[in-house]
Amino acid sequence: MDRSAGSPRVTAALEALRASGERVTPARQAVLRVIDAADGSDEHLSAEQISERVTRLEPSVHRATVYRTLTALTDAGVLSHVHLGGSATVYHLVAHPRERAREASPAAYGLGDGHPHAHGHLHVQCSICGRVQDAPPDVLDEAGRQLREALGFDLDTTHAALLGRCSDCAGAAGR
Amino acid sequence: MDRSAGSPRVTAALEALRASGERVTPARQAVLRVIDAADGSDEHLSAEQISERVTRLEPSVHRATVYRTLTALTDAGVLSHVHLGGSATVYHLVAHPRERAREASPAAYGLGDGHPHAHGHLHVQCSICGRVQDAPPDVLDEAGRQLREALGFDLDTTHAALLGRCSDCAGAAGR
DNA sequence: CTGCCTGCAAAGGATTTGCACTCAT
DNA sequence: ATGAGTGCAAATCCTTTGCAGGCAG
Repeated sequence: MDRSAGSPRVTAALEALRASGERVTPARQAVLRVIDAADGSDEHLSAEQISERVTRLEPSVHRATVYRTLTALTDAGVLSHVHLGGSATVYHLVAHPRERAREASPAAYGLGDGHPHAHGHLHVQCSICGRVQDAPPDVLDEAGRQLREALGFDLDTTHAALLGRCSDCAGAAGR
Repeated sequence: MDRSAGSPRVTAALEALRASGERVTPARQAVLRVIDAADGSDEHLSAEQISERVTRLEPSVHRATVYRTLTALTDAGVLSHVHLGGSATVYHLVAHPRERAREASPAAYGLGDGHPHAHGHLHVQCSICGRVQDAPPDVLDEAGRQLREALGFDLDTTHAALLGRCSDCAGAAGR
């Protein structure tokens, strides 16, 4: 009805969703709308925050649906999530919806996410103020190289945020 | 009574604890014992797992006490924890008990932990099997440098684990 | 002794799930 | 119409907290 909202990314995501065989519902549209808006303003929302905003946008959508939707959209490869150290998991649109999710490897440990090599961007989080910022994707290149050599470990640079202190907090509180 | 258990690290930790003005109780000893044993076998235990083993070792110790103990021991600088992406937080003994905790900066965001520059070791976690391994501490040196230059971000390399796939899983399941 | 630490139980917050119903296709 | 998706509520999981009693120092 109102695909006027204006974000080409949301539209693309909806198409990708439909292509994945998933249905396009108001709840899903609202979730995508909210995440897209946050992406635009460089915010990184947790499931709870998304649920909150979705409710504001579409009061009938239940919290549980948001959780289920986030999972569904992630499985469909439309969304991607990043684990923040110590706090929640945040979601954002995948840059190239074209990148379909692989058959989710069940991952015995419960950490599975079907995005072996998601090429999203890198995140760093301030442990003082909690702010999450994006970082140049090549920052971990060297680390990845070393880990591969030393341990044969294949580093996934986009799936977890690095912790530290942002410029503001490091300057202020930090010593 | 039985400090015979045999781990010099536990003994050292207990001393450091006492030096911190904290009391040495059976519950705390059991917690330290459990963590030390895990450290020895390169395991990384979550609060829940620790609680489980402590109960096995000292049935009277309550789960809540373990949580409180972990917090107390961390504040005392005897323990250190690492946030694993997506799953729990794991604890281990601090290498140099000498390194006392700073006055815990309350950290508005709830991520605070009073260990600005803990110089523990680096952890990497396999997102497939969940295994956590230690990595050379200098792996993130370059990344830290770049982040500081690019964003003025002060990277804390020891507080969160890096995600990826361990050699076993990368070779097997991985592509 | 005295107050820190503990056990117990109940509260909390976040995420999941069973079930019947609705709506996108 | 038909079953994927949804709303609701209850169930889990993990962690924290209030309180009264117990033990370390």
